[in-house]
Amino acid sequence: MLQIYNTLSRQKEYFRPLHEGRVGMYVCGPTVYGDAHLGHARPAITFDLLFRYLQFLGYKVRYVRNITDVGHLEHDADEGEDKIAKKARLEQLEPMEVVQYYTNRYHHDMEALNVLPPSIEPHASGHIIEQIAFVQRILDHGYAYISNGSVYMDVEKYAKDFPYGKLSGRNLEDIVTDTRELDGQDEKKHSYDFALWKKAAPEHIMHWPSPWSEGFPGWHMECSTMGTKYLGEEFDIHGGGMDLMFPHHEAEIAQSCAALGHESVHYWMHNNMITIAGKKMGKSYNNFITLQQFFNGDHHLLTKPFSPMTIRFFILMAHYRSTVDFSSEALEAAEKGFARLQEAYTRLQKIQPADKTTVEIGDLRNKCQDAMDDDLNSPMVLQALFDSARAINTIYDQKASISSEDLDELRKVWKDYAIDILGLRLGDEMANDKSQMSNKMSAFNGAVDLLLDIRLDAKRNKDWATSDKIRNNLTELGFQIKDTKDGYEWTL
RNA sequence: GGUCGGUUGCCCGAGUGGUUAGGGAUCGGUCUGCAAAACCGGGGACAGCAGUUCGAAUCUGCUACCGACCUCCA
Repeated sequence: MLQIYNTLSRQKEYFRPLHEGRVGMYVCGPTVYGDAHLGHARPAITFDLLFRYLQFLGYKVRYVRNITDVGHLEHDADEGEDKIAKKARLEQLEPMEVVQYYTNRYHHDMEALNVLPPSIEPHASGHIIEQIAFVQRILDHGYAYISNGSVYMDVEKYAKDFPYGKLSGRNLEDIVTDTRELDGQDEKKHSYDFALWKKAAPEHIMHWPSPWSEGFPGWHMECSTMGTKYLGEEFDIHGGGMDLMFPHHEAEIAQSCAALGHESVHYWMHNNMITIAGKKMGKSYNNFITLQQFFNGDHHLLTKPFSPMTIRFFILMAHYRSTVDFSSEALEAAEKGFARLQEAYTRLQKIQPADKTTVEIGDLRNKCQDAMDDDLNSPMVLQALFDSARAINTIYDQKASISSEDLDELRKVWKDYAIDILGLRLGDEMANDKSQMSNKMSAFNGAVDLLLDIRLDAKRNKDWATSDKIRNNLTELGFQIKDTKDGYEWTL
């Protein structure tokens, strides 16, 4: 049975959905004012893994991942400028052009990583009315106050009735003493009060009418609003990066409790950070490498380009609650490991069954399931698959055999866990879609086969010069030639 | 300063109180015209100190170092 680590209780808990057979999950998506970097891939892949596994288990899952396209201020002050508005000003674009541009690019990158699209991808800007209503509810319940056209959460009042800080393990006293003095906070009662609605400064481009002022919703409002709109006042899972735990998720809890009188989320899940030289990779450190840069190798820390599947594999090699330290060296190791897995999968499709199984194929399916049930332990799943790869290679080398039933089961486990759950594209699309292969492609394949047939003849005649010339020249062109017992294999 | 987490072999990274993680690299062997791939095998580890225990990398305490959050951040 699936166990997931709940940040609220700081331990693994058995997952029991609110409604039999159905799961609602909400994950904090990107703020679309720049290209997605490796750090963005982590939650996307982590919760994609969860999404896929829940579906595999038979749940009907509604997965909501938002697009933040309004409301994140650069500074916590009146003069603060919206990130998207700033980008729009700098690039002389409509804010919505910026939003659309980076949203498209985000989708493109996610597709490359084989991250499934969520069920609903709501935009903050498309839910202003709902957010205003949400703020109004908090006001009605007395947990917020209006100041100079802005609405602020009255954290002190709230903390008297609800445990503020329970998610991140803070108490109000700590926050009082530790919050820095920032400018432009005069209109707040306390520095730890946070904005629910912000009055727009005259030069602010993005603003909407509200009962309180022409302005925009506070930073944390969209998730509370859209989560409950699409998943209900209570739902199962809320995910996001650890760096969002405080203040973002803490504020979400406070908003929900203040508006609804109870919490919304049952299981809070947080993925850890990707580090680079031990430091968190992030916008604020300006040490990030975008996914596009990985894909085309265009960064001084990268020795070469890395395929999206190498990136996905690299992230899955570590458990989602551990930090992962990026380095080009680590990625190269991941690339080779992934190639090994791919190779085994390709061979698995070619294996011919025999009368009986003479190799230990073990309880692969159980191992994979146990690993996934244990808080999505993808490294353990991969370990099991690698063990299985060894067995597959042995069979492929005809040093062992496998029965028809065992082979079917083995193929099914790989399909279920490697392809469907881990979401690895193991590159058999060509083999499976022969019918859809273009004429050009099949002509090309035929030409390469022809060359290697000639080489095979040369080898039989012990004409090593011709044989090596063909192989070396093809290798130079990027082909990988492997001799087999009585033939050859090639890949590009 | 507060809260939380980490420290595993050459590198990346799992893990359980007693039994091989896995991947990469490396070394040796098998196979091969050579190569590649594959297979077999080897070496190499749990930050330090103290404690609990028959037994601890795994539990407890202390120390050192690193990091995250406390401001936007995935």
